[in-house]
Amino acid sequence: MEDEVDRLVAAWRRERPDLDVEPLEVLSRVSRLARHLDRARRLAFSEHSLEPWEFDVLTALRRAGSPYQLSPGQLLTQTLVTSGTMTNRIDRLAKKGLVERLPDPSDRRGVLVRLTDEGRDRADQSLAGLLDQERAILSELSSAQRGELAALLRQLTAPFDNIPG
Amino acid sequence: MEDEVDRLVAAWRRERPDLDVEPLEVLSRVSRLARHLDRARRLAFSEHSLEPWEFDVLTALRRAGSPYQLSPGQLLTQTLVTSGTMTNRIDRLAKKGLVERLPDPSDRRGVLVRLTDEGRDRADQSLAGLLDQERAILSELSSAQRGELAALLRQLTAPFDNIPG
DNA sequence: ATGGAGTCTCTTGACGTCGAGATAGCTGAG
DNA sequence: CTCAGCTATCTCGACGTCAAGAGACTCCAT
Repeated sequence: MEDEVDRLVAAWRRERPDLDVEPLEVLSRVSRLARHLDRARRLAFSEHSLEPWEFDVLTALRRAGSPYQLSPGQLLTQTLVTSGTMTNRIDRLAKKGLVERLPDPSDRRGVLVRLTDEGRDRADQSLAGLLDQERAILSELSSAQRGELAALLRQLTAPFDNIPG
Repeated sequence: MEDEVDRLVAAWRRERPDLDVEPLEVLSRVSRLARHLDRARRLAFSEHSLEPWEFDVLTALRRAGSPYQLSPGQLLTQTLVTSGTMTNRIDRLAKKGLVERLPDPSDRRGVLVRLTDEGRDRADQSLAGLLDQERAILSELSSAQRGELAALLRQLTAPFDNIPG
């Protein structure tokens, strides 16, 4: 089945036959798919009245395991936003009672963000919903194909995630 | 090589062994990679003093071929933004002299957005730069692997691009 | 000890996006 | 021919993000 990127690549080959646009076959699909996923997630989370950005922060803390706390800096590398954005997110989540800020006992510059009980429940509930939705999207592929796809993507993300980025 | 998603999945398996988190192996990588690509593109375009959103609009028009014009509605489906956003983008690009708005002769509700000569040059210049950058990122993969990856991604994007979405 | 480089978090202002609704024009069934 | 419903674009206010930089603290070489 054809997708929008097939049309886009065909258009470039017509307009700029001098250029090699093969990279777009992969990377434009990644960007567009991410955009579609954002929209789908926004819908899925709205049932739990959660925004995607709230989900990202709450689940990062949830994954950390008891006592469910991380520094803002650790949250940055997991969520790929800037520090100003994270300060703002923590402020808003704290105002809603889903996280709380504690002083870091071992570094007086630092802060620890801890999930409240309610925050933890919200994270657990919405994760299950998200996984259902994602399974539906991935049902286009066989189990083997999903494995291949994950492995290929890992090769592209690893350099970003390991070299500082 | 391990990436951040490997760590994320391992953490979930430890914290929520009852859940099947396999979908994250694919879709979290897609979202994170898209985010890394955004940052990389922002950097690449800053050499041409272009923002990614400007690139998206200008190249959509460039691809359309002479006379390089599309309706705002056609630009929406290519760029995956809302109509309010597109109006705003066109305003700003028009103010910079990179596009101009013309009345649609066949529908008085409608408008056509046309690339100016300068807009066309900027699109052509920045596309070449982007392709170089993307080729570097994709050099992690063999040509055959890039082909596989593109095909697998197409299977996931096609439903979004064809069923209205 | 101490000074300077480095690190961590927060502040600020500009910017871009979204969602909902308004407006104007098209279209087809009756 | 007409009017109800549809489509295309724009308006507007709320919101979230970013980049740059400030302030507080730590760490290491001297």
